[in-house]
Amino acid sequence: MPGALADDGASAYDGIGAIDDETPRVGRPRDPRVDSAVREATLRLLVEDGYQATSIQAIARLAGVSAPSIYRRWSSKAELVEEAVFPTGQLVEPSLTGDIGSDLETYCRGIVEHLADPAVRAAIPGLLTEYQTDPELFQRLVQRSLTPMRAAFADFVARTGRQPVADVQSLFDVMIGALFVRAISTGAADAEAFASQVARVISAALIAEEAS
Amino acid sequence: MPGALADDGASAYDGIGAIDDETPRVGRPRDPRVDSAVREATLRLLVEDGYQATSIQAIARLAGVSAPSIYRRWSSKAELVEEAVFPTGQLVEPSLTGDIGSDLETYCRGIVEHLADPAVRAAIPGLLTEYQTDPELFQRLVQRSLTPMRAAFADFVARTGRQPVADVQSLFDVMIGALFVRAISTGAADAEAFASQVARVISAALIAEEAS
Amino acid sequence: MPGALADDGASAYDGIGAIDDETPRVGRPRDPRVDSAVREATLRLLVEDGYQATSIQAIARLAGVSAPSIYRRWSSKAELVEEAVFPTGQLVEPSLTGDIGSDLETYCRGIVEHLADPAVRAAIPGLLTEYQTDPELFQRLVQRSLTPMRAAFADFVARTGRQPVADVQSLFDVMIGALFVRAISTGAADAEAFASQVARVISAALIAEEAS
Amino acid sequence: MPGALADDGASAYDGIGAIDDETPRVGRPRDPRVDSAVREATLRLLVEDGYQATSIQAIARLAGVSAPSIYRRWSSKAELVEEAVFPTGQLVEPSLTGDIGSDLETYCRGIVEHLADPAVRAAIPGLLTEYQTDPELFQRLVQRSLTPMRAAFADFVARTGRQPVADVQSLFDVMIGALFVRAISTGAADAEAFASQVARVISAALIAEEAS
DNA sequence: CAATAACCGAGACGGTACGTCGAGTCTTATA
DNA sequence: TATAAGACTCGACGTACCGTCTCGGTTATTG
Repeated sequence: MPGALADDGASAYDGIGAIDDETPRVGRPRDPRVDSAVREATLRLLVEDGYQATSIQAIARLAGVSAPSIYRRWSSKAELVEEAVFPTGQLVEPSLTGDIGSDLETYCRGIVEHLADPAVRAAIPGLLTEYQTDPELFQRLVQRSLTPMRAAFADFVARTGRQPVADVQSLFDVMIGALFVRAISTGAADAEAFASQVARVISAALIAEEAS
Repeated sequence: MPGALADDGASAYDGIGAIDDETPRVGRPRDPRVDSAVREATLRLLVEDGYQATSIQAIARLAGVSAPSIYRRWSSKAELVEEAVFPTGQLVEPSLTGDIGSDLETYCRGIVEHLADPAVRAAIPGLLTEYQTDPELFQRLVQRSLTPMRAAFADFVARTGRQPVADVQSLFDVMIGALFVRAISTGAADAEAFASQVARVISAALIAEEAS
Repeated sequence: MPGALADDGASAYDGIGAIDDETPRVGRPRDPRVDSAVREATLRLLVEDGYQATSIQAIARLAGVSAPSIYRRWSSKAELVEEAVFPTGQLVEPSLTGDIGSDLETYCRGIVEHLADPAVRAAIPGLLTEYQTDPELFQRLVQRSLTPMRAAFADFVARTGRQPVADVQSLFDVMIGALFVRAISTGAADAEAFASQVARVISAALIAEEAS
Repeated sequence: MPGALADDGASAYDGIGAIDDETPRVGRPRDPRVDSAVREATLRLLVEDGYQATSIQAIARLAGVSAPSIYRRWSSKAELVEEAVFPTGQLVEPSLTGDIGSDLETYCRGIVEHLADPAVRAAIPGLLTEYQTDPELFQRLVQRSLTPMRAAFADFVARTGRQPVADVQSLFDVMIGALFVRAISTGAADAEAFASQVARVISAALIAEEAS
């Protein structure tokens, strides 16, 4: 049944029997090229000019699309950027293959690699700023991205049979926070080395079960 | 006597002991009430309306001050916010009083408390966004705030006589990153509890020196 | 028949008799109420507050219109004022009905009446000032207003069969200059009396052809 | 003693040996270099940049002087420009030397020469614009410059013994208006030729007295 | 096969913020 | 005690983006 949840989540988007994802069936259908052109323009502007300069009008200009066509699809810049930067289910999961230390290192590298992506780096502070106005947006993103990661990490720790010196949620927060800040501030430079350092710290916080 | 006059004029500018803090000594002096009113208005707007809505014009309106008076003092919103939020030398330092664990806990609490301040929380994502346009600003802040903290932490670790499982700089980054993200995302709620969890993780990364 | 549609579409743009007044046929059309409100506000402010105080922002306020809406239509205050004050082809022409003296008097009265209009009076010095920066604007107005008047006057003189004591162009300049300065400086007060005095002077400069 | 004050006031303007025209005798004396520097800067800016761009601040900058130093001496830009451009008593007077036609030509040339001076040309429309706000200024200038000219012209006409076809005041207005507009609009180019044309027109308006 | 309805681009709309500049006034140190 | 310098408030400048709207015109699906 644990898989059921994932299935449900999927079905919401493209599952069998999904009748109506709120798009109308009559009238001229939306041009899918508009969607992709906008997404591409958004990513490019984010990387090249930063979040602030990535205005809706600038995106429209670069994408060769009208502003209303964008507003028809996304209700705000935050929503558009979020969707462009975190498409869906880009889940990084830890896998227990043998040595806990190297497993964690692989895991941390995966996370930092994703966060250090130039578009992601550029988008995050901007999104955080927007969340001040619309906290709901933030909750949605957390729900969508962070919650499943959190569960997967907890599962990983449980399967190691180790005893964490802090509660698992906080340990996850430490790891994510460290990687997040590093990715945002320094980017991809030396990210791998830092990821392995973080992995060591997290490792050290997982004490081997007593023999007894 | 006529020469004396000229000498006086010169000595006013570069005489021995002249403080010369780049402020002009002639003309109407700046009204210090303007400075403080602007700073207060900035903090209030940051907390109430967020970084985006904290426009220079809105600050001017709230402070009862003209926009040019603000631009005369600060070259940009980023600079003004930075100065309002990180006044100067608000250094949190770790002290080795006895138990390393509780020392670290105190330290982490101090950091998270500062970062969880509503104005700081509101300012940081906005400043990070601006740094995309003007990276120099970021370096200045890091230099001013983070570098001394980093040194103090390294010193603290050295004095504990413990051996960190990761290099000290990375350990600092892990700690700061964890506290930073928590403060930004969740604020002051349960911050103390989280700080002690972080302290435990950092503690665990400091291995007691071999007896040998 | 399917091709016909496309042809129709094309003919709508460049068919025979297409008016093609350079206005775009796509996009939301301009609200004509904005144009007229701006023009009215401009005239009113010119009369009440003078040219200097007639700022674009003041016009926008009074017209209940945004400043960008004005800049969308007119590139500068000078252009807007010029259009508001000299709408188009308000030509005053002399007519040879019988007595040259009374014809000239009627003509001069017409000119001074137009120039003494409060809005015109208020606008002219302002426009002249702007022309120092942008001489092209001045040439355009001259071309538009003065050149046809000049031609009509020359024609009038020719038809009288009289011999002017000075060349016709200079005579026109004398007449216009006199009326212009009077209208600007004194306004409509006693303008009619002055017009007839000017007519006498111009009359006296037209010598009856020798009998021979 | 009571009369002393009033006497001082009067002597300031027209008393014999008037030492001191209302400037205070105590305190730091005004630097006369400021006056001349400001006047020169004003004329230069008028010619180079036009009336609009000749702001008090620009004059202060160019003259190497502070804005308050200017306001201390002149109450407004109009007053400063007026004084700089029409220093005092630059009276052009007609003289009856023999042939009325050539006398008038000399007279007209003198007037147009003065008005066509680049600084005068640049100043006049600006001053006229300011007069909309402050009509009093205009009257003062008229009183100071035009009234004596008007009287001198009337005297000239009287001495010719000719009978003008229009009243003398209007004739003066025609002449001045014609020369004024020409000087403002065209400047010095061909001014002499135009002056002689005007002289002819005015001549023609002066009919030789009947022999009877 | 016609009617319908949502789409498309273009561009105008009212608002608002931007950062700069000029107008005059006020305050301080200096002469 | 008046001057010179510079900060002061106020408001205009012209531009950009916001999110919405009104167009003319297109393209699918429905009746």
